[in-house]
Parts: sequence; structure tokens; C-alpha cells
Amino acid sequence: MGKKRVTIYDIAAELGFTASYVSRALNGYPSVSPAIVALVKKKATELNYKHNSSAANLRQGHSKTIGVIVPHINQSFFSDAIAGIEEICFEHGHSLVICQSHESQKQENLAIETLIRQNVDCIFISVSIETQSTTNLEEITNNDIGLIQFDRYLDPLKSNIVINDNRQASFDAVKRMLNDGYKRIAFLGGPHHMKIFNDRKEGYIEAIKQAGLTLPDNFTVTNVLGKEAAMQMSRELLTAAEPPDAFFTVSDHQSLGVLLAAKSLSVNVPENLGIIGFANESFTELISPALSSIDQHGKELGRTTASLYFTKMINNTNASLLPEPVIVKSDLIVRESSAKINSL
Amino acid sequence: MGKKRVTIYDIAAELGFTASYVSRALNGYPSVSPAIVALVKKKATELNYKHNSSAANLRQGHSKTIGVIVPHINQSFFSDAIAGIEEICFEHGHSLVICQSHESQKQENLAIETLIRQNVDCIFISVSIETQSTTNLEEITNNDIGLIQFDRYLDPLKSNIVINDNRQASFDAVKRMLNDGYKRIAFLGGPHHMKIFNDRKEGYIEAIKQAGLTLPDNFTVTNVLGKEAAMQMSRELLTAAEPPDAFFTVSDHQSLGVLLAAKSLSVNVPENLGIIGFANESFTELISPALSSIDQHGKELGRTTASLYFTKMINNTNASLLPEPVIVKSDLIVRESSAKINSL
DNA sequence: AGAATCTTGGAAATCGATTTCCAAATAATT
DNA sequence: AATTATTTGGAAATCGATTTCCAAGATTCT
Repeated sequence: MGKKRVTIYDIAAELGFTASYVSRALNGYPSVSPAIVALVKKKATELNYKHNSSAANLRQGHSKTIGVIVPHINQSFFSDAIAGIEEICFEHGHSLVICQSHESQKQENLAIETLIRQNVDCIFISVSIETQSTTNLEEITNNDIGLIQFDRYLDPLKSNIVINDNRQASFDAVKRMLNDGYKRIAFLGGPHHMKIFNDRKEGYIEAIKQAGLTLPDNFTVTNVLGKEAAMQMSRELLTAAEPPDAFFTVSDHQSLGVLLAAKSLSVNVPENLGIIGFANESFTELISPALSSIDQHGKELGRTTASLYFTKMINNTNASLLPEPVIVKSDLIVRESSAKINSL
Repeated sequence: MGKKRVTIYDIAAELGFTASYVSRALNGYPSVSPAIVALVKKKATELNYKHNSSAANLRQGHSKTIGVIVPHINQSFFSDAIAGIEEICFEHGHSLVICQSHESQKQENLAIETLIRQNVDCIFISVSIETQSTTNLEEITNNDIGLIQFDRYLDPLKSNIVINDNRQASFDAVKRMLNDGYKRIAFLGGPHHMKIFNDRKEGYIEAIKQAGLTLPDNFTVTNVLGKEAAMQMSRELLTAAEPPDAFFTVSDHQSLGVLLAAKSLSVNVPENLGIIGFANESFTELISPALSSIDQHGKELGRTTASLYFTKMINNTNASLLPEPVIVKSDLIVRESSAKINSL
């Protein structure tokens, strides 16, 4: 019931030492002989001693906790990234507080507030679709908390950034489609304010340009994230006079929307319509036809993000080093949806 | 650089008050007039004051943090459950530390250790497949930390439990299959030591028995969790002399394995083989034929779990109340995979 | 007016680990 | 033997918010 918590003072008392010595023993200070360390540790487990991190954190001024904010934890890319982050953080004895923004600016702000109040040492964030202004992210650094943006990021904000080779990957994917015989490739992008989607768009445009093609302006459409929007838009394009013969999208959910639209219009995929998306969501290989996608190597990206914190930021002697984005390579995975028959 | 953190003492000094009064003002004590509260809050934001939770937690003896351990955060059920937990915890000003066990006993133990050291107030856990012994979970309660098991639980352990109506849901699903005309229904279950899978098995057995059927012993198979194991096992059964005409499984991944096996053997689903699984994983409605599944209402289950903590456990006057499992109803979602033609 | 009841506000202890600054005691060196 | 290093260990301050115990001043009641 009212049994008090066991502290280092209790250990010290039992052993005839003082608390400071016990603390040093427990933390592996060199000024304590191995024999004493063993003795103290034995007594600690014997008494069922439990280190109180609140006390330690208060004294030391940091919480050894990292906050992570993502739109949804059940999207392959994000859960992979979290797994990678988790791995590295655990290696360094840090723990993780994970929050979902559910693509809502409001919930994201709430998460930021919570994490600040929690005294996390650093926040890794992949911003929500709704997030346009940087003021809330600036709030983080204003509170002397570290900040790393990964995957989805706000450009105008000065912060460390870890992203994929979005432009190059998109360029390569579109080029691959062109090589496979698709000629009228449309692009379904995301909101204008998100650099990540613009990077992908640029890769697409560059590939088209380099192939010497000119496509209708309305083949490059932005702000159609999500299955529904993509389905509607692709339906529109596919039923027009001169429809596209392929779609390159910035997410697998969009690709799925395109596929559903194609099915409803009885357009054959991949014979008459190629599709490549982004993220390598787990469902892409389960559905039929299986969707080609760009694997972002989320786990690796997560590891890279966390490592960046531990190597560069934790001893920020000069915190104002200009932050060069760290790039993680991605890989195109070609499946049925972009395997045009006549290219086989 | 070395700018000190703003504390309530700074606010107090600026305002000519004392820290204790500021603290009470900030925490809405009735003994502080609204005018003063407003004044203090204004000054607080003006100075960019940041509440230090380590200090508060140290003093108050709790961390207002909940630890959650699940096998994988990217499975629909678990991410839904976490979303529900998150909702309720945030409402109560608590934050969440989420850990994945990756179905590994070792990683689960590591997570438990980390959470204990983090001084979480309570741990919500859905144990990994490998976890058979309760010793590590007992370690939690030994450290005076609350414990609620949800979904997957270890029976011999005395703890609060939140689960679905597994037995009833399974019974209903199998009964539905029988009504639809399936007669030789096989069961693919999980490890023997997990009560949740036994509950589902019992529901299956009860439905078969109540229908007056007797099926071969080898139609009730346990310990075949996962796509691969299920695929192999169903393949074996389907190629035997008298194969089943339906499978009831304890997870959608198993159902997927069955479906793949059926496809590879050119067995028509649902005409010649019905399939119903558990979890209502997002891919179930995307693939073809779409898989019937039991929706566990993960978010609701998560909410229920968290609410249980806040209502019952947080003021555990009598902590030794015998814990009756809390049940969350689930729903059968019938899709193509169990819609036998002649039943339509 | 005198007593009783609120209000408004302060002093100081407390939570538990860490860490700085010292002081013995022992060992090593000249 | 005297001096310098090196161990071994303690005293006490510190981190920042909370909270218990009190004390004036203001208000209401008999």
C-alpha cells in the first residue's frame, strides 16, 4: 500500500555508503572499483530498486526522449520509418513518444504542444497535408528542442531534413515507363506547398522533357492526394478525347484510385494503361494487377534520421550549421501494373 | 547559448509574487482569483515559460505517461487500437510511449524494461506470439506499475483485460458459413498458449457441434499463424482426399494464405471454398475476391482500454479487485470470399 | 464592537538522482 | 622519510514544480 519507493539512499543506508557513491557505482564511474559496483548492483536488485528518470532528467536537464509525429502510423512507409527510428533510439537508451496527426493541422499542433510539455529532446516530424505554415514548427526550436523533418517537409523552415531522392527516383520511374512504350504519361501529385511532391513532379517533367515529348497541360495535375481524388481525376482524364496511357503518381493510394477507375471503365492495366506509384504500400503486391511502386526504404530512412540526431545534433557545438538535406536512396519495384505486354 | 530555462520563479519575480502562488495560479487552484490567473498566464507566455514535467512528475510521483506494447504498429487492428488509446489519453493529459515487440519475446522484454525505467504509470500490452511465460509481465506489477492486457493476453496472469467477444464472434461467423451452405469448415488457429486463439477455436467447435456435424480431427489445426504457415497448411488440406470446403481463420493474413493456396490449386473462391478471417485488415477489401473478416473495432477497443485505466485504476483504492475481462463487441463483415453462389 | 469566516499570499520542505567540491587514506615516487 | 599521486568516499547544493502549513487582511455575522 503505502510502501515507499526504493531510492539510492536506501541502498546506501544498507551498505553503509552514501547516496552519491551509490549513484556513481550505478552509473559506471571509473572512480568506483568493480567490486563495489557489483556489490551495489546486487543490493539494488535485491531491494528491487527502480531508477527514477524524472529525478535524473530534472537534474540533467534533458529527458532522453524523442518525439515522433507522423500522419498515420499504419501506412507502410511511416511504420517502417518508426521501426528504424526505434532501433537507433533504443541503442542509445532513448525512448520514443509517437503521435499521429491524422493529416490534421490541429491535431499536429496538439501533438507538438504535448511533446514540448513532455520535454522531449528532439522532434522528428513528417508534416500533415494540411500544414502550410511553419509557425508551429518554429515553436519547437523556440523551446530549444531539436527538430528534424523527414519525408514530408516544409521548405522555408531551417531545419535538419532527411528525405528520399525523390526527384531522381521519379525521373527514373517515368523514364522506365517511356522505355516500356508508354507515351502519354499523366502525373497525379500532391498539394503545391509540399516540397516533396514538387520534387517528384519535377522528376516527372524532366523525364518527359528529356524524351522530347510535349503533353497536354492537364496531364500534370496537383493536389489529388488520396484514393478518392485520384480515382475521380483519372476517370476524368481517361474519358476525355485523348486520354493518357499511363499514370505516375506520388502515392500508392492514388495508384489504387487510378486502378479502380480503370477497372470501372474497362481499361486494361497494364496493356492500355500503366501505373506506378510511391511508397510500396503492402497492399500493392496483394492486389491484382499488382502495382508497381517506388520503395522508399522507410526503415533505412528512419535509421538515418535518428542517427543524424545522435551524431550531429546531440553535441550541437555550433547549432547553426546550415542543414544540408540527407538523402536516402529509393528503389523502383516493377510489378504487373507497369509491365506493358509489348515490352516483354 | 547558455540561456537559462524560464521557471515559475522567474514569473514570480517579475510579478512580485512567490513561486508557490504562481504554481497555483497556473494550475487553476480555486484560491487564486481569475484576474491573477490571467495576469500570470500572460506573463508566462510573454517570458516563453515552459512547464517542466520532470520536476512535476518527480514531486507528484507519477509520470502521466502510458506505455503501449504491440507486436506491430502497422497492422490495422493495432494501429486502430493505438489511435483509440491516444484519443483517450490525450483527453486526460497523458502521453503515450509506443513500442513494438515485432512478435519477439526478447524485444518485448526490452520494451518492458525501457518502459519501467521510464516510469510509465501503466502499461497496455498485447503480447507477442513468442510470449508464454508471465514472469516479465509480473515484473511490471512488481514495480507498482499498472497493467492492462488487451486483445492478446496471457490467461494465468491476474490483470485487467480488454478483449473482443472472440468466442461469440467466431461462433456467429461459422454459423453464418454453415447457413451459406458450407459443410466442411476447417479451422486455422494460433499458438496453444494464447487464450484469444483458443476462445476463437471454441466458438468454431461449438458452432460445428451445434450443427450436429462431425469433422475430421485434422480440420482443427492450431499454431499456423501467418500467411506462409496458413498457405502451406491449407494447401495440404485442400489436396487431401476429402478436402474442406471452407476455412475459418483467426487472422486475415492466414486467410490471405488460404486464398493464395486456393488460387495456386485453381480452387474457386467462394464457389468451392469459403474463407472468413479476423481483424478486417485494410487489404481484405482491396484484393480479389475481397476477404470476409471480423471487424474487431480496434479503435473502440483502444478507447475502452484507456478508459478502463482512467476510471478504475487511477484511483485504485482497492487494487486487488478481481479483474473481470471487459468485452468489446466485434462485427462480421461479409465480402466475396464467403458469399457462396447458391446462397444468394 | 467582537467573533467568525473567507481571501489572498508566503515560507519552506519535498520528490530522487546527479554532481561539484572536498577530505581522508593508501600507494607510489624521489 | 618526506612528498606526490591515486583511490575511496562523503557533504551538500542543485534541478523546478508542488504542497503543506501558516499568517495577515478583508468581509460577514451575531
